[in-house]
Amino acid sequence: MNIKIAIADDHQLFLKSLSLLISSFQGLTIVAEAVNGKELLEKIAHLPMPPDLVLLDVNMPVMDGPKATAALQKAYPGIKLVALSMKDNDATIISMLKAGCCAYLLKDIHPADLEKAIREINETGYYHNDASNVNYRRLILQSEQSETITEREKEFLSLACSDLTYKAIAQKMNVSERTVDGYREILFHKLNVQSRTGMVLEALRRQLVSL
Amino acid sequence: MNIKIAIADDHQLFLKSLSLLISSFQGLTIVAEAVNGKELLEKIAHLPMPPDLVLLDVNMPVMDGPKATAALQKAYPGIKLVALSMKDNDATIISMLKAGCCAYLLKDIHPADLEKAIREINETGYYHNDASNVNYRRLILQSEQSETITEREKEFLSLACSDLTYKAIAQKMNVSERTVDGYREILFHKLNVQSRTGMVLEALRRQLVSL
DNA sequence: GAGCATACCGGGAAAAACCCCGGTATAAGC
DNA sequence: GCTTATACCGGGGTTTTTCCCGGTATGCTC
Repeated sequence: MNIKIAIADDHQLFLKSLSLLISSFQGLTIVAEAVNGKELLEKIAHLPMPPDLVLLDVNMPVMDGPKATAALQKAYPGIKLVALSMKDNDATIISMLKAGCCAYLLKDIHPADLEKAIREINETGYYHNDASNVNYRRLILQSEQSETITEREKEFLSLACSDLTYKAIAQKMNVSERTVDGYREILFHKLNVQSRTGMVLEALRRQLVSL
Repeated sequence: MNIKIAIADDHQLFLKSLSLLISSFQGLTIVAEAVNGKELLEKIAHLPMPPDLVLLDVNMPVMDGPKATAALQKAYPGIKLVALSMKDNDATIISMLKAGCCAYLLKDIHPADLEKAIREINETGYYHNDASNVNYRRLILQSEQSETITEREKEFLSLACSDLTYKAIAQKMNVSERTVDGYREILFHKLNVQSRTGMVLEALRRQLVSL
């Protein structure tokens, strides 16, 4: 019985290449390819049978990794979800694991290890790369005590990562200057910084925004 | 006559996948794979014949894209060098083109386009993706007139990428506040920004500082 | 020694950022 | 009905940043 696999990655070249690579492994079949979460959900919906396992990139346009993970988890609880990312920073890993991924693989994994990981996840439901295993508990703990950032705050954060003044940001967000002042205050506290520059840098480090 | 291709990319999974994909194209052969520039140079040196074309990732450890490009350009002037990156920001593209690349491809290129691009570059020595073509001249112009940044300015820039006030930076650099004000002024002009936040972001984009 | 680049410095003023005080309205959950 | 959370707002203040004016000293090149 072949293991049915779906892949989502916004880089077409990587998507097609990886698809070819996985197809070359005995007993692994690619049943869907997508360049974002939305397309993935649509393609899976049109399949006669859902895949056994989904490889998901974290950073995608339209519907990113965590959102796609959550949607898939809800629609097809049986599918094993595997995050596949270049980034090994804590925040990214946490967001995917919290959303319901059962494993987190890095893109610099060796093809042979990927094959091994896919088979292991398909059978047991989880995979432990020796190195990452150790840190999982710490990550979960950290995520529980870490502050949450609301949508509106994220919006402010994106706008703050620019040459715009708070006044201009207030106009763009259609709120008073006092209100963005409030966002600033609360984010300074949540990110543990004391200047806009520090806030921008911390937001970049936590990948709440990108360059 | 097969086109001999070498690839360098620090993500093993991508490297092997892409290698497989390219090998599947008629008349294209992979003669070397490497996870960084240094390894690539070593592997090429051991080949009976150098490759016709090299696909180079921009961001790699040990020896990055621009450095590898320059080294290859010097050692094997006949090889066509092609940058392959996820980033489409000006600074990255400029650094690769200046180092001697004849084309810059993005990783979200479609496999069929990649094949077309490889064949075209191998024959003509260049490739013009319609979209990017338009901007090349602007980029070259921009790079030629781009300002140089002195050591002291770089030092200031690093310190400015923090929660420190200019006053604190002045103390750390052992100069008066007025002096750091001067650095700020000149860097605002050189980076074409009008706030400290903008300066920090631009410095990160140009990789003058890192997170 | 003239011209130029680099590094450095003083003072003043306007704008932006930062930091408090206070408040309302709405929706979700017990 | 009460708490909790989110989104929003007004007015006051200080500090920092930003943007001007001006200047000196050193070293390098032609």
